[in-house]
Amino acid sequence: MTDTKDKILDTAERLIGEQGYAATSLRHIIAEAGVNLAAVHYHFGSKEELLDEVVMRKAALVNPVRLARLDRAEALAGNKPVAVSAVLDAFFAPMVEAACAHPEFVRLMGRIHSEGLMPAIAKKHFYSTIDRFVKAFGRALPDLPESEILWRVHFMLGAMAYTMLAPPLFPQIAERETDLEQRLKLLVSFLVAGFCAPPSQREEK
Amino acid sequence: MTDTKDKILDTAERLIGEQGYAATSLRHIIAEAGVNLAAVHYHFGSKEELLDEVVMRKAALVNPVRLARLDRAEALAGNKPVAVSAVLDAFFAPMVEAACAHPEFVRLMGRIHSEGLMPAIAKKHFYSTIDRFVKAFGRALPDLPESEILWRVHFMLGAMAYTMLAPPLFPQIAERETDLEQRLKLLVSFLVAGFCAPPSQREEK
DNA sequence: GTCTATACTGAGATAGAC
DNA sequence: GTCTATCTCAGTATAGAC
Repeated sequence: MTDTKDKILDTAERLIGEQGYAATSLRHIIAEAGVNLAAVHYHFGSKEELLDEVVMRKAALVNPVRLARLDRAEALAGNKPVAVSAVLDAFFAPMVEAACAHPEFVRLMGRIHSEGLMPAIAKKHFYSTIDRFVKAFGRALPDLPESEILWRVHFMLGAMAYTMLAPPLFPQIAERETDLEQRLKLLVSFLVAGFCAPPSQREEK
Repeated sequence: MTDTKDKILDTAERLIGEQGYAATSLRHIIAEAGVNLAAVHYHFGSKEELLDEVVMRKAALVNPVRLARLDRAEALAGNKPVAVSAVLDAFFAPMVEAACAHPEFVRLMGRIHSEGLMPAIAKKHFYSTIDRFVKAFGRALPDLPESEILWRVHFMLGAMAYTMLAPPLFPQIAERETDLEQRLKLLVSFLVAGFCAPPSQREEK
């Protein structure tokens, strides 16, 4: 029976979203879920792997939608490259949609970004999606060396991570309680310009 | 005598730079420093406050230089605003210099960014510096609403954080072992364009 | 004012009975 | 599959020596 496993996953998702990963002990999770401590290690192996599964369930809400949007944009563009702004929309619009439909998703992701867990998580669950987007950016920006594309995607992910911080760095921003949709609009207009910037000339060795 | 205190600070800085904050236990630090566990709490109060002091010593290497550079750029510009690229240079060039002169500084900062500790640290030790730069960006970009300036600085800090990740997200990037100076050049050209992007029109409520 | 020795609480992990 | 009991190690707190 997977009843125990699901109870652990649901409770962990809720508590981590509310308090963060580090602040949520396994003992707190099992108390609320009404299961035994050892059951966590039986089903998941470790606290970290439990987090992985919690995240994977939520990543499934956005990554397939991102890829589908990119597919559609590429089909529309025919054999011409998709515009940078369209690639960025394919990446960020599914997050806005998921934020409306599944508010717990935003809370969880905000926590994960705030605690610096995203880089490790991204490698496990987002890498293949991001890889497709790197290729799309490469086609949209043929004058940019591939390494610079990779760095700009890197910058994008860092900016996105800080965009999802809860709370943000500046109290002036926090007061307005700008919602995620608004934040991501500001982010995308910033990123479009950044991606379209001329290549940074590199010195020869 | 502050001999004990300095030994703790030096050892903590080295071990945290090598292994990260979470992975470095106080017991490991005191063993290498040859001092007693309780001395840490006597001098610093907690592990977190120890980190604060370690970071503060290193932050003193860059933040005053940043402010001095911005002062000089503003003096040169007279009563005209300083160009965006000059503001960014004043912010990032001191990091490159510190990276060359104090390699342990980069290691420490990379760890702090990787573990998501930077937002909390920034509020304590970098906020006043960043605040001056926010004002400079505001003068350089008079058409941008102040809230959008704040968000763009936010994006900048996020991109910078990921730039300093060790290791970076993509193995293709890690292989080349791009040094910090090269990374920051790529970052600045990305950011100049992002900051200079037209305002994102906001919908009225 | 400084530092040592020791104890306390709570964390994640694990072995083995059922 | 599940649960009890236990292990190791973390950060923290305190009493008291110098």
